[in-house]
Amino acid sequence: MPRVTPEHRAARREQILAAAIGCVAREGFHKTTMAHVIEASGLSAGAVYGYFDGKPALIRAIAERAVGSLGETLADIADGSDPVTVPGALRALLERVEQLADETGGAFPKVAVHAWSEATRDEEVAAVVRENIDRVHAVWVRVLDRAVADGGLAPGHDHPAMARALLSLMPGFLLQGRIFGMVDLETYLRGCTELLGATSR
Amino acid sequence: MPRVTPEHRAARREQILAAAIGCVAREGFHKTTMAHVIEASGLSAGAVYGYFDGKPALIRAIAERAVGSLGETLADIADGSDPVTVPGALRALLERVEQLADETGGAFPKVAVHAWSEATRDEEVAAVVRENIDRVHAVWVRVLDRAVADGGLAPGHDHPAMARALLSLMPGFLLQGRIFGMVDLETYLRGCTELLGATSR
Amino acid sequence: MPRVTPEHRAARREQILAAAIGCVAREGFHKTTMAHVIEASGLSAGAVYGYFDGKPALIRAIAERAVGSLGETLADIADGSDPVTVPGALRALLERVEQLADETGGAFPKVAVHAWSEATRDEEVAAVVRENIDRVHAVWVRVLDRAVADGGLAPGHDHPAMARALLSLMPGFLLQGRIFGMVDLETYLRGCTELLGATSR
Amino acid sequence: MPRVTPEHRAARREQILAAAIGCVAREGFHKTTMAHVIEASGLSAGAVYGYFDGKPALIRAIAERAVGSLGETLADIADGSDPVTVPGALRALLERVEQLADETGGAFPKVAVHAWSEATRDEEVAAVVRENIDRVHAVWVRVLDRAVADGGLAPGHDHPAMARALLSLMPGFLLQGRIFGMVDLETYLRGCTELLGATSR
DNA sequence: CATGAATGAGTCTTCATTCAT
DNA sequence: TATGAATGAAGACTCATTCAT
Repeated sequence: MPRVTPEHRAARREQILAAAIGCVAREGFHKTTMAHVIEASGLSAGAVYGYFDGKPALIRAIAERAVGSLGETLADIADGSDPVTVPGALRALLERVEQLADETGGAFPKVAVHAWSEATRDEEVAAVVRENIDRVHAVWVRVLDRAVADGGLAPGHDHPAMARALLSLMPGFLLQGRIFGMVDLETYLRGCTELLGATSR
Repeated sequence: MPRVTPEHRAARREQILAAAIGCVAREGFHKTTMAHVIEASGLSAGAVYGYFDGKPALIRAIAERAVGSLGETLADIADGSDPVTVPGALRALLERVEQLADETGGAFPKVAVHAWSEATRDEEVAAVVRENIDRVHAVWVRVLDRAVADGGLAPGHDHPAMARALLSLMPGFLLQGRIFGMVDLETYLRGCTELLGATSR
Repeated sequence: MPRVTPEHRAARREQILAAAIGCVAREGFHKTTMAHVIEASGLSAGAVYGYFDGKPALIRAIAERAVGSLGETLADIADGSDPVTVPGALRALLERVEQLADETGGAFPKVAVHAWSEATRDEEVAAVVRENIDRVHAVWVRVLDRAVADGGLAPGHDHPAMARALLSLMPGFLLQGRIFGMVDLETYLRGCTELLGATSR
Repeated sequence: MPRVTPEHRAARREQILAAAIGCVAREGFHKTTMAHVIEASGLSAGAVYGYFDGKPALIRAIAERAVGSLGETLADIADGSDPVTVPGALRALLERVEQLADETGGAFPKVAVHAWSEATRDEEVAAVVRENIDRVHAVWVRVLDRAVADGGLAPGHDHPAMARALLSLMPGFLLQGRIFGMVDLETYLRGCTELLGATSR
């Protein structure tokens, strides 16, 4: 006989997760203490441990949230009915990045970078990040396939390899654009688009 | 009259730094303890603190080493006498990345990612990373200028913006190629080159 | 809804403080380690740090306790209804010193001396000691005023200056009587009384 | 065949001692590190250890110096040919205290207090302090004897007990006058003199 | 004798986690 | 379930002392 509804549990988890994401954005995974999270969540130590098995579990949940938020947007483009172009898909993806960053008060890009870093030492985090990259890679391949079908791209290319290069444009924007504030979205998109169109030996 | 030469001091610093880089590659900055570094360096606690003011100072030295190792290669290309092409410069840069990764037993890419992560919370590390990005960006702009002069690239583009996109290709390769082992250098370079040559609207 | 009452908190603080005073009496402020205090208090490191912010805070609390225990007795004499004499007031004060020393197993005089010593380097401890001296000085002035009013002392003296000399008799007894065991209370009081009564040019 | 003269050795010891006294005045015995002393002395670690057996030995030498500087002045008065009065002797003693304090840049009173504090835990320091107190006490007794002989003091008093009270006036002045700056020499002397002359029941 | 780099036990403090209430 | 006081192992850093040069 559960005294609390599943909705209540989910809301509590969300409350803790949101607080923890804020902390991690500020201090990184390993400089964020459980005491910080407990304080920020407004709950008690016991409560937090009632919803997450411990700090590693919390880290994994945060990492999952941070890197698992992107695939859908690109998938919508790749599978939508409008003609597909690479610059168009890139714009949609990076606008989503901007939106996520703004919605989380700037936390999302920082937590994503922390997740990459943590992936080098925690195999479970690595699996989460890897899975997300694979998903986005697959969608980029579909975007390229559609672009050929829609006539915006010449056929005969190695789409999986090209998708790797395209995939790089997102972390590159996260770092240069959102972490270091060196470039804004429109300039970055213009640079990407001009680069794609340039004939370069 | 010092009994130890400045060379000896430098060698000791290097010994500590190398040990610390190995530790950080394995565990990240904040899961690496000073005890780990001390153990790995083969020196005593006091000795390590004689060469570095404390953990933050050590972290900054590691970050500097990790991100400060790239600009020269690209600069050599941009300023050399051979005709400059974007794919050629990219190959040179990424081959240098591979070489650094191999020379450090795979530590370099991981430490670089940790440095990006740390840059979000330590302003001094941020300055180091930012400076390095700026330097590489400037070189990419020179590469693009030279490519136009050498006839390999149409004029009239926004080179600084394009350089931002080109800059993204390196961290993207670090993550997908060296951290996650999803793509090898040749495939990645082919993907990049095909993407650059493709006319894409 | 706190599970522990404020009384419980106060009792714990007292427990730690008492243990720490014992340690400091034996070893002084800076040869007393937090580990000593933790061991003597019977609590854990974390618990002690939950009640005191750190070693400096503990030192200040100890100093406050050690030097803040004297003023009341003398004030009672100065403001009581019985005729006031200087020797009487002095006896009351030094008997209180003896009582405090005995109650604390000899700790009080030693901790007081450590507090004077610490006052030369910690401005907060200095403030505590200074405040206590000022309080006792003020009471001595009142004692002298009352002694004149009660006819036991000739008028026309510089009471604040005399109070400085009277104030010296307490630390002098602490050192000679309680720290070094060179003189007992009755002998010391007799010496003081004879000195006061002597006409001395 | 000593390569250095005894004078050279003595000068070196003095150099170290003076540096150490400055350090101890600032930080107390146990917050003064050997590194501080080494730095302040301008010598090397090895040199300092060549002249003092270790920190405890240095502490004892400092304590000895700090508390062993007073007896002579008072002895000169007690044994001189001028008529002896208690206020006169007290003035001579406290003027000597002032002079020592000034000569040492204010270090002497602070180091003296640190020595009392240290005497509660180091039996060797205690012996040094005790011996000095005994010496000064003996001189005060002689002063009182002479004062009676010279007609300035009524006979029949318990001179050893009175000497205890008189002895207290010096540490009291050190604390109130020199450590806490609450009273100047002339005011303090006036207070002492008025107190001695007052008929007090 | 003098030097000062090196040592390593010891110090203060933190923090993930538990459990009595 | 919820609380938050308590735990104690582990962390960063210090410092008295030594000894090869």
